[in-house]
Amino acid sequence: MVTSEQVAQLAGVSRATVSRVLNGSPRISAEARERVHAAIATLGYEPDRVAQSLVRHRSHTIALALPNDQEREPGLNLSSIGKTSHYFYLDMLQYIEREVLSQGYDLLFPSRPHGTSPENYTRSLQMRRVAGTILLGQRFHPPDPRIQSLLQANIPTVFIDNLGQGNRATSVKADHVDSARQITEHLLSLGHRRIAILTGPIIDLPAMERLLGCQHALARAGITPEPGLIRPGGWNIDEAYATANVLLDERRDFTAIVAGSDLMAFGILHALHEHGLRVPEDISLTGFDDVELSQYSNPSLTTIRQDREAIGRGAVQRLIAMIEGKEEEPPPPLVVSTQLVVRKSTGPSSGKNL
Amino acid sequence: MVTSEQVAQLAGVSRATVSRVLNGSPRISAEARERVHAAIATLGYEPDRVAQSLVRHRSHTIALALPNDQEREPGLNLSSIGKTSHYFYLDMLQYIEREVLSQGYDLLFPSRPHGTSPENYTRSLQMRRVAGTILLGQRFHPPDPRIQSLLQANIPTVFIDNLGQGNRATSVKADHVDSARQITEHLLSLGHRRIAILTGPIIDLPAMERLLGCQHALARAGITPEPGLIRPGGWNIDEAYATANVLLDERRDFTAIVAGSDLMAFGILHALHEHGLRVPEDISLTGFDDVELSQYSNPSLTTIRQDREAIGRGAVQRLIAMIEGKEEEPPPPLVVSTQLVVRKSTGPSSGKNL
DNA sequence: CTGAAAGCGCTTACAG
DNA sequence: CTGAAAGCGCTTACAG
Repeated sequence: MVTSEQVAQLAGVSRATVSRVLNGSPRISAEARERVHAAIATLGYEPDRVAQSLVRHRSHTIALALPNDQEREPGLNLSSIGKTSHYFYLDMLQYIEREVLSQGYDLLFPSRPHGTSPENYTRSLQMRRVAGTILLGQRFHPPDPRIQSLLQANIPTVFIDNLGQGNRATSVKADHVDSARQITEHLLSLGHRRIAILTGPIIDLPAMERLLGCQHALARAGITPEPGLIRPGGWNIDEAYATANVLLDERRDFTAIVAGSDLMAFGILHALHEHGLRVPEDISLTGFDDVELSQYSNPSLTTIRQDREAIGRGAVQRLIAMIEGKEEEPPPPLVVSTQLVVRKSTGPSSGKNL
Repeated sequence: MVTSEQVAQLAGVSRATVSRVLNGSPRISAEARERVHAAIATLGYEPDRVAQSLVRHRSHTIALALPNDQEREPGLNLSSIGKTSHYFYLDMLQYIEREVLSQGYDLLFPSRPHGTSPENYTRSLQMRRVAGTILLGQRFHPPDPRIQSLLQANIPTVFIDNLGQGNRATSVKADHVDSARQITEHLLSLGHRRIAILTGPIIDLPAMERLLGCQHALARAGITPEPGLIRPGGWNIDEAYATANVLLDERRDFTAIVAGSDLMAFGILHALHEHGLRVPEDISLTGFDDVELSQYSNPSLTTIRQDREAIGRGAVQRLIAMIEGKEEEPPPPLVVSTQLVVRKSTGPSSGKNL
């Protein structure tokens, strides 16, 4: 392995000078700089990241934590994001990764040794010299003690799709409230008046905000939403399928369904097919997120496009600003606007019950 | 931060003894062991991973590299896995992560500084003291110079869905050949004789092996596959959609389509719908992989289930065996068997052209 | 502008 | 069985 010592020898300088050249110290003679760079090039030297982390007390590593079914597996990792409910976040992951790497940081999924006490969780991140943390997804509720511990330790943190506050914390998310307003007004403009709303778990921020947006839009149109048409459920496709079946067996006095996400919409679409209902002739259906698949369902899905790239990159940029910046205040939260995408799953209301 | 020095003081021993207790050295008195453990517990000590990595010349970190469209972005990262073509690998990622973490390792997506020369790529992994590497996906062809460099550096490596050889390398994949045999024989048993095959890029191992399996099964049934019915294309849903449109506009002398993956099947299904063809009444359609969505398409998809968990965990276990083991030989390649899942997208052949 | 020296927090021969 | 010392590869006051 090539070390800075060897570079120093070849360049005829000390290790300190090599280090200064590498770290862009201002007070270096042009000549020394050149010789060091030449030596680096001929030897193919790259600084040892581990040694750097040890002495700098900070690595160039950003940890990613993800929501998780705490009952079954109390970690913060990918385990639950692999489920259909989280395809959207997996899509976003690529933008996060790309931005992290392009800024010269590594992206880490940290393991959690020694049980899962909140202090242990934070300590394990500190022992990895993690520069900052991104918490992706909705399952981090304020009372989560691990998150509390993280915030108290002043590790720079960005929440995506959740509210996060702290001296070194901020958040990034889509404008879910407004997105729900858009999709509801689209249905209203098609003449729909009785609209069923199958939301995700209302404890999750995006589900709650979307429900709020729907209700705002309905209220503005002078419609009082009927409680029996609002059905909260899981984000998973199979849960949405089950909820839709229950609803359809119970009542049919509605002409449109607002699903809590695209994946939920796919499950609902399957239930509608099985009940012999045609979309959009008999009933209109909408999603949220605009996953790539939504333009290939049959019929293609009217939905809301979230700007994954703006959210993912914005989160990373804010995190690195906190890591490298000297400002006292964390950056303000970022709320990214959304866009209605009209496809073939919505049409004029027949005005009649199913 | 709590250091081993503080533990040593509280326990009334030296740092060396603390280290020996932690690393399970055999020659330690029971008394010292107890005192050290007590001190660790009261102080909440956890060893500094970075310092450990520096002195051990190896971290507890496993790097994950993914295929990538080399033309556009010559890295080995998530960027392309976020596309629909790779939902299957994203699903597998969770099992890889879970096994890595449960073994006490971290999972790393390493950044690639200083351009992308093969030597630089390997060097950057070495500078992170990476313990081993998992290469996930089909886009690593033997000539890839980065992979060559990696293998020469003797960094333990496991290839998933690709052939990898080396002193410290092995591979894990599903039995694609046999899976294609199963799905083809299923169609043959339904009376289909003229079967179109829309494969992924044949340069990718799974696509090639699946095509091979189809041809074997057809040959055994005495059917000579017609070249014009074999259409290689991209893994992406939109590419499969386009390929299907071209095929359907050109000819219709077939009664079934074998798609190269579930996602490709979704694109093809959309094209069939648009052409007014019913599945499975007019035409049968099959996929590969059994992504969760495939039971919710309309109709639900007959496909091949790959055991993501066996593949993901098997890869990690083999990698760690190479990292920690003293054997000279790398573990033999693992080929995981697959299972036919019959749903509603396949039915008896009408025997007639479309 | 530059070098010698101390130090980051561990582990591991070496002695005893 | 255990401690003192050296060393992993870097960075950074400190002096000059």
